[in-house]
Amino acid sequence: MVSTFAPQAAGDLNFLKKLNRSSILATVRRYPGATRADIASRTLLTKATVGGVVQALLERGWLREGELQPRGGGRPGRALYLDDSHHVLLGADIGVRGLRVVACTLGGEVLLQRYVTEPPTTPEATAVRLAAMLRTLRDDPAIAGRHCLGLGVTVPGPVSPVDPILRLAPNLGWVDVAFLDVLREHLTDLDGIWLLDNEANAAAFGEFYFHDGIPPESIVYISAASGIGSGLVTGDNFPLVPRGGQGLVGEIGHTIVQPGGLYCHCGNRGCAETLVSGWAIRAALGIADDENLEAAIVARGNDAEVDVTLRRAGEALGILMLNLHHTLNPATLVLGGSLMRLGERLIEPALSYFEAHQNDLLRGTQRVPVKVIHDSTFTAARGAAAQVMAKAALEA
Amino acid sequence: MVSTFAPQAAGDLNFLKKLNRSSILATVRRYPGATRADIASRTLLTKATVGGVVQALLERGWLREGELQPRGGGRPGRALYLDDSHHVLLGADIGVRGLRVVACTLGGEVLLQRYVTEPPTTPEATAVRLAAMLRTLRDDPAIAGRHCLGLGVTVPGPVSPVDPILRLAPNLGWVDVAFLDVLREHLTDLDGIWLLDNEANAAAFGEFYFHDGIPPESIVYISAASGIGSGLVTGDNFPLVPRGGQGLVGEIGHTIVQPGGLYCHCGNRGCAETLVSGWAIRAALGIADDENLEAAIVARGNDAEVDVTLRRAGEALGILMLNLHHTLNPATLVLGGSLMRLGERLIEPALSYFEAHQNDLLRGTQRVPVKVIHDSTFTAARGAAAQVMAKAALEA
DNA sequence: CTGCTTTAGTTAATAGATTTTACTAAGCGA
DNA sequence: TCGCTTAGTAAAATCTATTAACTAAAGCAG
Repeated sequence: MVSTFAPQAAGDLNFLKKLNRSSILATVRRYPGATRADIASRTLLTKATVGGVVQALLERGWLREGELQPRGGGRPGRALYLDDSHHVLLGADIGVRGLRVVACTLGGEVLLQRYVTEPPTTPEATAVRLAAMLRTLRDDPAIAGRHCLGLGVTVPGPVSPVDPILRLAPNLGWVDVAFLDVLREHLTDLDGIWLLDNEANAAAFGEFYFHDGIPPESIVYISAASGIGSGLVTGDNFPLVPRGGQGLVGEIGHTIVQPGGLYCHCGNRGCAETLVSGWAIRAALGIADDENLEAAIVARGNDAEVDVTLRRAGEALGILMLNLHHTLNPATLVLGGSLMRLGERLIEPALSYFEAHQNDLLRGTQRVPVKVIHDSTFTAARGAAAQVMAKAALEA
Repeated sequence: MVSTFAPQAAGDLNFLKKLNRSSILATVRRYPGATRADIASRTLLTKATVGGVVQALLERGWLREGELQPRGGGRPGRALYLDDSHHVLLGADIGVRGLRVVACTLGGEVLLQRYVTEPPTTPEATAVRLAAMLRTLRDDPAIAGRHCLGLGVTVPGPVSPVDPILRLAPNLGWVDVAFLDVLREHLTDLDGIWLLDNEANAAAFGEFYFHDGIPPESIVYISAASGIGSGLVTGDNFPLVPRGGQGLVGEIGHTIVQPGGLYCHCGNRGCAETLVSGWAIRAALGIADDENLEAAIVARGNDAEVDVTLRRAGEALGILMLNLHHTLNPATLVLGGSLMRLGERLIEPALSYFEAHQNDLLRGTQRVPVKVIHDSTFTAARGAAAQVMAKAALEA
């Protein structure tokens, strides 16, 4: 399990301070308007410690004070909020069908967003295009005076757990690309933290980190688009993203769901992606790569062939959800990715399959809630921004 | 991801000390004979800090000094080893076909072991039997003078991530059993740490914790016995065992591998357990529950039906391995459980299926090593003992 | 209005852990 | 024997959190 921190030394006093700072920030993020006393009781730190850290965070523009919060009887406490006015986080998402960038606040509010449709090209050309988009964003008057904490970039494929290198993105045609290095050549004047991660990991991180209220014990985000992948996040006040030995955690598109089934581009047979993925649905329905999938399907109306294809894909998605339930057992499942735009004909079979089977193992237990993000255009990019913030919180 | 520690407060100085103590112990465990200077350079702590902690561990009987280690030129350092003479760790494994207990040293060496075959019975009766076995063990002259650090118990089913409660063990017929409470009534005079965990989790923990040399980034242990489950462990010098929202992490026996396949006792169809598990093989070959599976199969010789059944089961196991590779992506896979005793007719198809398909996603990457434990009778019990040690290291 | 009680937050002193610095110990080679 | 190098220890310094004492602010009773 690769943690987001783990710099060099683990046991120095500085590490302790980082931990407590992250913990205090997490509390304010989850309970906006919390007072110093609230934080102290939640984190189990003393009033004095909390007071000191909060003071420092106020001075650095990470927190701001709000109104007085009357508490029964005694002196009211001062509400604390994340300061959404001094900093900005940048996130970028390199998708198979386009590029997306966002600028957001410490609270996860998206200030600016931009999306261009573009077929896959070389890392070089993509970097040029992305650099231009990011410059436009950063120079926008809406975020002009803000201090940029850094940039997170997501890609549709596994990233090495040790270096920021994209190992493979079949739908992009990229292999072993150190994309941040390429990008930096075209974006020399953007400093702060630079991160590269898999798209589903980043999305999962964002859903967890910017969760309203107390987040669940763990979240799995399933990204169903041209390919299919998932990301897992857990951790109390410091979210961890397991990546595994080679960065393949969550590459569920290539789990075998139908032994002896159709051939997958990975060479195996019966991978989940042969049943639920943009390319599988296109192949089944004869929709060309340069056509818009959603539009093409809408155009076909209530065609029975479409119905069957989407229902089958949905059921395969339900199987994937069930298998994740029995392998990673997240406390919450989130469904996202462009396929969600295909609507209920795909989603309903997935949900009902999962609903019908999830509880057969532990009868009577609480159900696993499923959240569907119907438009997840900027989810991954925002998640990448969240990762930047988590990392910056340790350093600042 | 539930960590093994996480007591109440996270950010006090005491926590730091625990972390460093664990880190230093982990270094000695991995590099027997390391000197204080070696430890300092590996843990990035200073000589002074290491010296102090080592001193304390020597006094408490956790470490012992060995011979001088000449280092090029300068003064030789003093070798350090885990002290195997003062403490003892107890581990117990409640299996579907019997009870196993072990007593082992801080280094993971098994001092005593005991195994009784016994069909499933009630928690109460099992506790009585197990308590007697543990008392026999503890009173054995071989470990008489030692201080017992505690007891770890494993069970064949998911354990709640928050309380030491066995949620469900279908092959035992147990539901929601707080087994430690039951056991304590019959074993009142054994103090120290008491732990309850799933059998595969404990086995995985043990393989990781007592690993010779530097352990891999992560380990998944697949336990193939009456049922089939898996355990995952990761973490640098402090191993973490993810359990998920409900303790179902690694319940891979109920992942769907063959949609529309045979009915499983869990109510779903095509679960992995319908293909690779003691009960599935018995059902396919008509072997009764009270017969010894291995003996019955040996008795049938080279029967073609047996061959086909074992080959099919092996291939399903290979699929499970591949799916775990693409979901948890462990750096090492360990195969254990009583089914391993059925030999190559089962194991070979699994390994070759996995070998043939694992690298199709990231071509040219290092392969994932697979370790087969042919006799894993005491693996889980020893793993439970390892968990006791890890916990005790934080407290002592 | 005053005084009492309660809760919030700050400040100074204390305790505990690591690091820094200086020093001693011990081996090797010229 | 001297010089060099590495190992380990001891005392002082530094940093962090806690403890304890105190101030601040509100509600309530009289």
